[in-house]
Amino acid sequence: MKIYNTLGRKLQPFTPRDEGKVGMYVCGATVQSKPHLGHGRYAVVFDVVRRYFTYLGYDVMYVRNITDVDDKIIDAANDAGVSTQDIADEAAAAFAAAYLALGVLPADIEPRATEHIPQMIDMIEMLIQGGHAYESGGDVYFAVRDFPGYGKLSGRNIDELQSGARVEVGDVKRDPLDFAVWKKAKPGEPSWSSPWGEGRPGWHIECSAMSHEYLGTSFDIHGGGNDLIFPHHENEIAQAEAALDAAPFARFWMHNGMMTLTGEKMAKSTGHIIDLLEAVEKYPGLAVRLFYLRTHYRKPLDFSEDALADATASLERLWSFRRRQPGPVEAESHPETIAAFRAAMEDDIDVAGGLAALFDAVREGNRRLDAGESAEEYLAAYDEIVEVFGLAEQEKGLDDIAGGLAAVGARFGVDGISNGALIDALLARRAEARSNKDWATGDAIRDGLAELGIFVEDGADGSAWHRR
RNA sequence: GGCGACGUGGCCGAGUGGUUAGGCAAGGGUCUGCAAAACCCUCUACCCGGGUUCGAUUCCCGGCGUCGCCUCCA
Repeated sequence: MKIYNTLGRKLQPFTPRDEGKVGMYVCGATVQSKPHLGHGRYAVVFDVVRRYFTYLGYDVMYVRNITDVDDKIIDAANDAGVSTQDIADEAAAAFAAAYLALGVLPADIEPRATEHIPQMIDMIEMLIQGGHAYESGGDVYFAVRDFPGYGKLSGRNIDELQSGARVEVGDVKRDPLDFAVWKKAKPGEPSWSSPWGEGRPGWHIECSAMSHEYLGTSFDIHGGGNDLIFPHHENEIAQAEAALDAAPFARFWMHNGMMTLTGEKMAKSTGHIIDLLEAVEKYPGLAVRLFYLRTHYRKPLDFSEDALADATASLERLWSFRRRQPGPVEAESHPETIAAFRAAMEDDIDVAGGLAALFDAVREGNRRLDAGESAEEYLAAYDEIVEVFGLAEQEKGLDDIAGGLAAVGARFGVDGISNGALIDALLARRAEARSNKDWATGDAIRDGLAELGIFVEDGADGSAWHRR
């Protein structure tokens, strides 16, 4: 399996640190506000990476953090007159709902920054002891120039950065490039006790400390959006490698491309965004997932309503194939399909190529079913691939439309039963009408169900329904 | 200014030195009471200019264009 490693900027064969195991750390959200469409992308992209490693038989430890203390969370809390914890909890709940809708599996561990302050303080103390950081008026700064490898991830050199660095007011820093690993508390801010007084951690230290806590030194894969390469990931590396005196901090760095909107990057700071929860309300969550997955993870992805509608239709094509023969299949997966799927995935997670293999199998499977032949091995391949992509159709349940169903049932003289049994009875009623060429009644039943999102399709051996 | 990515058919979007990606949409057909789904057929592209090559969309050079990072950001 080849993965494009940002560290070194080239495709590299993936090998795990420990035989049979993969440790992954992905930078999750700063929970300051609701998620937008861009946040869904990293979640889905790395969910598929994780699923694929699991599929290959690795024992995967997947860690995705939550940043629940930072300047903007504090600002939001002050504006709303609530605690930072309230802001963080509310936003974290919105992210969790979005992940669920997108079919993103829960992380093995979802550490919060505020619950790992001691680990961060430990790391900062190691930095100070090693001469890599210094205290200055209650703040602690990392001394960038004293760390030789600085810039190796982002491809920058210190002198170029120097010329572009913002001029700092005052002289708390020894060097303009130095960045805070600990910030002295200001009045009204959440703070923790430390050897340097009350304060809070800098942004980057949490990921260095938490990834080390759960995955150890030189873990396998560190992921995140490519906008985090500099300075966040560069600083994570510097801190962790300096503190622990061990390199590399992470062995493979994977970065997903940004979502754009009318060609411009989607970012909450500019308000140039599409609300993620609104998107998964308007379209099936897994259609949004497929929309992300069609484009290679490192490329930019432009949002459009058309693209989402396109993905929705495309997903329907997949699902309608699987509905033709529901239930488990016994056969081995079609070998060529799996080979094509794997070849694509081994090439830096080429999901688009894997999808092509899937759609080829769907076409052939459909063709065989039309011809009255067995499509078992194609159905098996479908299940195998769809599991990795996380696109399997979920049972929706009928409880939320039970009232509507009962009303339709009453209209056609069916009562005393509900939900699935009611639909079956209605379809029996409809079959009876159709056998008498009473098309009006038949169509009325179909239309009544359609209004509730229950779509009826007539086949050679009876009618089937599904909820959309 | 520095670093980096990208420019493919109506749209989205893979990939490759010579042989059909795939999806959506569109048109024609089969099936069908209608509808839906499915299958078959059609639509054959690779920003521009040089170069290398028997042959380049695919490699090299130059140009044009778009975007990202360089400040918080997935």
